[in-house]
Amino acid sequence: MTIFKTIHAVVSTAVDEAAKSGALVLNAAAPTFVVEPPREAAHGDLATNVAMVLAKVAGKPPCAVAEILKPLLEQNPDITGVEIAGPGFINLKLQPKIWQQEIQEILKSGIHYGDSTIGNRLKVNVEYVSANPTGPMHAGHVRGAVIGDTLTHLLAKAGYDVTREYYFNDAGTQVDVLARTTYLRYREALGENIGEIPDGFYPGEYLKDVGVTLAQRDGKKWMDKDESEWLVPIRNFAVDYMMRMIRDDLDLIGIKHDVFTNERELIENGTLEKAFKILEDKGLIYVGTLPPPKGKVMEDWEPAPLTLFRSSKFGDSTDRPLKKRDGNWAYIMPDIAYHYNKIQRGFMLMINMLGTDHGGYLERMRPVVAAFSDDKAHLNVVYNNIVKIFKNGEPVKLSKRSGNLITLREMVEQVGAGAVRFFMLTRDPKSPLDFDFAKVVEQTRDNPVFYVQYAHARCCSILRHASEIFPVNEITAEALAKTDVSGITSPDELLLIKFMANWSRVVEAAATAQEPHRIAFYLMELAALFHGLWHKGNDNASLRFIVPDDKNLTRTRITLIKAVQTVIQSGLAVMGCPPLEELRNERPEEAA
RNA sequence: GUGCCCGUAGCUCAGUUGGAUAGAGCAGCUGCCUUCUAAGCAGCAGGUCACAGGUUCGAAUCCUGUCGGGCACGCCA
Repeated sequence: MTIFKTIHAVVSTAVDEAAKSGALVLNAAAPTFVVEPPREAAHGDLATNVAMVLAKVAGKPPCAVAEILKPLLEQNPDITGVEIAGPGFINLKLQPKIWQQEIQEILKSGIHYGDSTIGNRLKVNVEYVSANPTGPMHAGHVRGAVIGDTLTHLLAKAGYDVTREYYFNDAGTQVDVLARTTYLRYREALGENIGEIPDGFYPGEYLKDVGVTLAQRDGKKWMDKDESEWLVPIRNFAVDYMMRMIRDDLDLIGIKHDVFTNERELIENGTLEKAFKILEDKGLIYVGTLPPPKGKVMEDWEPAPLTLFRSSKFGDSTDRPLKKRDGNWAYIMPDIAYHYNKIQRGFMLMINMLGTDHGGYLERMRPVVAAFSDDKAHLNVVYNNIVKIFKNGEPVKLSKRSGNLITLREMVEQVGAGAVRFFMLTRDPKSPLDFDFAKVVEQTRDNPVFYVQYAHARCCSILRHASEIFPVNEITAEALAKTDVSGITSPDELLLIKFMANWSRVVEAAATAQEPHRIAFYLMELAALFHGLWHKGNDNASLRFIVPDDKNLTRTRITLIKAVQTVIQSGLAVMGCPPLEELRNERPEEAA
């Protein structure tokens, strides 16, 4: 139970009492109200808009409603002040004790501090990365991968039952191209001069290894065979190889999917046919002719009767063809089957991470989910904008053709996995992001990765110093959780606690909005508050956390530091960034 | 032409789902600081929240329209 929920219940009870006594006459159910920290610390500890939202149903102006509630709230021993302000806010001041107790709560919960149950164990599937198995992970994949993975941790922390999923297409022409290129590299590995990689093949160097590995396994077995003989086995070999490579790459930044689903399986085990049949049975399939797309000149447009899915019934702008003119499945059919498969597995919420260049996906797929689940399951797409790579302040042009790819491996090797992950979360997903190799490792205030990690390292440092004063068993989280912290009374310290008490609210809001970047911003703010407090001790030694001639005070303040360290760790855990205990070693040597 | 997203300080961006006087960092100006871990701290200045209407106690946030930018829009995979 968070402080906010406790006080919300108190306010709610006050409303009930006022209604029971006749002081407040409600002509309808009371609308929901909030108890939250006010924007201005000067307004008190907590603020509620209850009087304003009640004004209409009570038939009184907000301030009058507030006046009625005020004496009732004042009876609560935890509340030391009630003020009516502005358009009808009720500002509350609480006993410092309430905030001090929060420190103990943090230490007891450890990294689980901030966990929430709003997810109600709802089964949610988050599909992310889902790159097709034709090459290594590169810069273009990383942002969506990190956002998706962080979202899974966030949802889990908020009480959802999360499955991490990866879907790949292994039945289209892309994997055939992969197979043919592999075959070329295989011949190369056996000593043949293959010259330039021709058009229509993948040029990347990384496929050389696949060819070599295949040659090692199979020798000259395929050299004089016809494509019809080698295509399938080599394709399988190459797809497996690529998927292993991708998984190794993802492992570098701590991403592990629970489930891998592939297109070919959905086709071969009949899921696709079954999905179509179900839509047919629901009367959602018909043969018809679509009008030509509007606003775009289509020279070769010829109207023709096609097998259509009545998706317009579910909010789509048009019905969609499921079969091509030649009778083959249209390209969306495997995706439809895939979503049918997810619903079969019981997911009530499905979230797909996609690049912003997949614009119309949600509009096409939502009707599918609605149709299969009778509108019970929901699909959402989190779109992420592009990443622009900078080196030495210069933008790096990326092109697959020229082989100028920045790989995930390269990024991790240069700046570290934690930094890559953190930096990818420093923008709203919808905004473009500049990833500057120099900036990510810069040790300055305006590098958020450094700033937050430094706050953590500083906490560690202080605790190390404390271990010289206290026996180790006295400064464990368990021991400190029992410390008397009534000595924490300065406004700055209380402000820090109040901010930490928000952690659970941030988790809930970020999970609900499916916006993991909010975690990064929260940590940046927490770090700023903490650094600010540290610097006060710079000017005034009595404000330092370690006060050598006052053990009790030191113990009290160490407890606060332990709490800060814990909340930072809790946040970094959601982001998948390992907390650093020391930054010293990473500091570049200054030139003499 | 249609749909989605974006437009907030000179620059890069937040903005707790409709709350009180719109916030950070950088750059600029003014002072400090040489350390419980150093790579800084405090303050000042900076705004028609693209524009115009509307909704209500209250709008950067919701609705309509306009302007500007990005992306997506066939049976292509």
